[in-house]
Amino acid sequence: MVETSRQVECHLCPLRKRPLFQAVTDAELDFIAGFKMGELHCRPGGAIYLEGATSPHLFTILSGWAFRYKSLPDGRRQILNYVLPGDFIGLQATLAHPMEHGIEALTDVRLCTFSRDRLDELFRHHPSLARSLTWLAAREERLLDEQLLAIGQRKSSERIAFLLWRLMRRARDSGLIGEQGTLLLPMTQQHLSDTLGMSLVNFNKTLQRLRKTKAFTFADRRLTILDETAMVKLAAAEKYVTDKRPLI
Amino acid sequence: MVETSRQVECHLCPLRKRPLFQAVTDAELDFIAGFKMGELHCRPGGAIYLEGATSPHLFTILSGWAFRYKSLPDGRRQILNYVLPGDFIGLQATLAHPMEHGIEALTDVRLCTFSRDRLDELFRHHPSLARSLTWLAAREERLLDEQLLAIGQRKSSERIAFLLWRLMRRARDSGLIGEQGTLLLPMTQQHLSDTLGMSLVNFNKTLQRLRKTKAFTFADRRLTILDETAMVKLAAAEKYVTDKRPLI
DNA sequence: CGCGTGCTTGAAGCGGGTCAACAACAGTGG
DNA sequence: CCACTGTTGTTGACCCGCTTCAAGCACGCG
Repeated sequence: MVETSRQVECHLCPLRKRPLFQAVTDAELDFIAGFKMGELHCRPGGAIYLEGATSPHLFTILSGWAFRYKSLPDGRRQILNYVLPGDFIGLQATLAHPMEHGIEALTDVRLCTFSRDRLDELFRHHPSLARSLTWLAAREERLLDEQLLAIGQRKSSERIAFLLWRLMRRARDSGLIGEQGTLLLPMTQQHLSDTLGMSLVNFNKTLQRLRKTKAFTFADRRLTILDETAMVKLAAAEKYVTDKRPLI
Repeated sequence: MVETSRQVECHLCPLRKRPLFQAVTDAELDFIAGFKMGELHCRPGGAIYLEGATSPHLFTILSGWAFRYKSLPDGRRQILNYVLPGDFIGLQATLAHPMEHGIEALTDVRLCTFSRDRLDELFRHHPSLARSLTWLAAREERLLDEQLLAIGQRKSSERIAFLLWRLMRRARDSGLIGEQGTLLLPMTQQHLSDTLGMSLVNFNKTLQRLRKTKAFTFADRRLTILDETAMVKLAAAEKYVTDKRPLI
């Protein structure tokens, strides 16, 4: 990870313009701008957090993709969730305790860094931001609940359809989708199968079967949803609405 | 669920005496006492939250066991986590949105109720409690991370050993263990297998095999860990430490 | 006594895991 | 320029683990 000079002024933050994010007051924005220490840059494959290590930083993803993971002593790895621009990470660890999960970059990732020490100040002087932090933690919890339901109860074809659908939704909400409604996914099938708790081989074979439904196309890492209703059905899921969320 | 008259005065809360929980200042305790609206009582099998419904309340479990779950449109159910005394629930939903998961009582459960409306006040005037709320949300996230790793990567015998071990740890930390180190688990094998994403039959058969290791005994819902080191090994896990946590 | 619930065990079949081989492609270095 | 190598995707073959179906047992309760 490389420290870079301060680049994006919070008041001009391109993320904040997106309709996905809630408006903040000027005072809050001023505080955030002061809270921000600088930026980091991380190359694909680089570690943003190391499992079991401590880090004095909190981050907001400015751009790029990463994933949270956790592994067993013998090396088996579970990808817990993907991290997209606007996501806030690092809340889980207090300074005393090491991270219980790792975060690894999938693409070039730019991160806003914040000091854990100044978190106190945020809670004391900016209750609405504190509330936003709690909101973000609760949101991550929701995502994990869903993932748990998927892995525990869905069969493999449903899991794959569910994952691709959710990735598309999140990416679209974050404004990452190109003109044709096509999403370029930065992860390999190995990543995806580690996310769903299934073997790479089974992932690929089940994917082939799913392709025949024509509900989506997914080749060369380019995902397009052709029929969202069919996709939701394949995933044994229900439609849901995206609501605005805080950005810190 | 039955509304009962105010019974436990927060200043005399029996939970708070437990070494598991962090100390609070008098001012904080006063606020909590005012924040508390009353108590509810829930019989075994009763719904504390209904999946997809809204509720104006937040709760802290005073006594008893419950579980969080989420289900698929066709009825398959995943138990996400168990809820023990001292756990704070309900943060996930804002008033606008329905609960995405349900919570059901396993035993008689006594709950302290709080009004969601007054959450603002908590964030504005008691930053340390706000911080505690965030801490609790992050803790739930950690538990879910672990559960996800277990279901996604562990094989069935490891999953069972892991679940029994973790339940014992949590119950011991909460002071629920009798003299002999024996824990009376209120859930059926069906619940346990729904937690681990495996069939009841496979759960039972794998359990039989595990019993032969003599690392624990588990009959009549009474669980005793005989050899914790062996248990941790069976679970493909690593020892970990329990730290003090906030109680609201 | 009869019924319901939860635990246990056997038998059968399939889903998914592991092993293995190959194709397509990008990057490297001689 | 091209052989060499590593990564990613794809497919076939085999077999074990898990799910499903089914039946029996123990227990508590009306």
